[in-house]
Amino acid sequence: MLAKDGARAVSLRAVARRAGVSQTAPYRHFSDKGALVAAVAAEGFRRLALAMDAAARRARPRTAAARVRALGQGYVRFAVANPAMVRLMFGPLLVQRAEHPALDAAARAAYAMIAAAVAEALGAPQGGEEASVATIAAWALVHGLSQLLIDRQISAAMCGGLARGALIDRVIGEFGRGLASPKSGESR
Amino acid sequence: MLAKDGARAVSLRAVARRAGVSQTAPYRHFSDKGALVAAVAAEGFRRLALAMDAAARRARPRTAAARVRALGQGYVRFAVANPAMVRLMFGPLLVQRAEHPALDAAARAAYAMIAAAVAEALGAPQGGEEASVATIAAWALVHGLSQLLIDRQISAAMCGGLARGALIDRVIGEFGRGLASPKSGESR
DNA sequence: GCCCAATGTTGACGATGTCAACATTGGGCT
DNA sequence: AGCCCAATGTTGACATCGTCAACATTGGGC
Repeated sequence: MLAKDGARAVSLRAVARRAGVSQTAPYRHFSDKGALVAAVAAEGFRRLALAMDAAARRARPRTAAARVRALGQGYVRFAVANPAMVRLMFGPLLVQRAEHPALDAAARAAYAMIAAAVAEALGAPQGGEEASVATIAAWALVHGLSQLLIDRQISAAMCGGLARGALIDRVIGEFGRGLASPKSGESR
Repeated sequence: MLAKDGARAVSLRAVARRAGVSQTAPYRHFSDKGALVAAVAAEGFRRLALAMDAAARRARPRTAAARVRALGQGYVRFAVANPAMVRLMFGPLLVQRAEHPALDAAARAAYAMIAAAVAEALGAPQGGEEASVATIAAWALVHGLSQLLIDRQISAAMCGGLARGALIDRVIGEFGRGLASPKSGESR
């Protein structure tokens, strides 16, 4: 339902109809519409982590920085392939993420993948200030790019004729340059 | 209403009540709830552009790269200061941004500020491939950081004890390093 | 001073999230 | 085997929402 008609069309009643039960039956399984959404979003974070991992494996990265880039590409490609899901995961239907432990755990797991890879690429201890900043920067970059692509904020005119896939690679490469330690960088 | 109770609480009827008119009076001025939201979002983009500009002026940047960083800081600080507005501007209540010309124009104007500054910092022609990629990367970084901060996705544990303001500066500095031309970079 | 366009109102329809009260049913205990 | 409770589902209702159609008001230009 999410993929076909967007998050807007996901109503508790519609879900119930689709399941062939009465409109209030979902309340036996979820305390709230928010709880249902949180459960779906948690599944989304699990799939996101899987997609990132698969992308990193497929790329067979030879350096830690290359692994970070592969993870980022997996992130953005997942977002572009599942726009409604990602919108749900970060959207306003989730009032309080902390209220739903399963959601929170799934989101943290996805974050941890990026954090570990960035720390290794940097050779800095995970949890330290330097690694934390770099991790958040990496996450912000791929997250922002995903959101902009999903929301169609990036018109064709803005991206100098680049195809979407190429744009993703180039933007991520932009950051990878900064990643390759304080010294000079491998160009791509 | 946006700032106090969030975008969720903005209903056409509530707006009408607040204005002291009947519930359908807004339809004399906006064809749709979407049109009202688009008008508010357009105002939001105008304020965002103003906030970025003010930040860039206040910083008195001496290099073009410093100006880009100041714009980015203005972007993120505006988002953190006006979370509901920013959520509205990029949220799902806006079905088709292109349908509302005023909104589109305001959003493009904000984008143009970043594009011009990045192109100058790079010494590359605006609209060219290199400048386009760098602009989108810069935008994605500040946009992503804004969204993550707004949605409280960044827990205290993730940012190595840095205060919010310091985190913003450091993350933007991370990108600025890549900006300072293919050669080495000024450190902050 | 009239008239029309702008603006506002009333009443209604279908949809939604949610609640309270009631019904069904299947598996574990005696 | 037979009972009973917990899980699950249903009916009906309420307030709210976006939206529409039909009707009322009103103030400024001819």
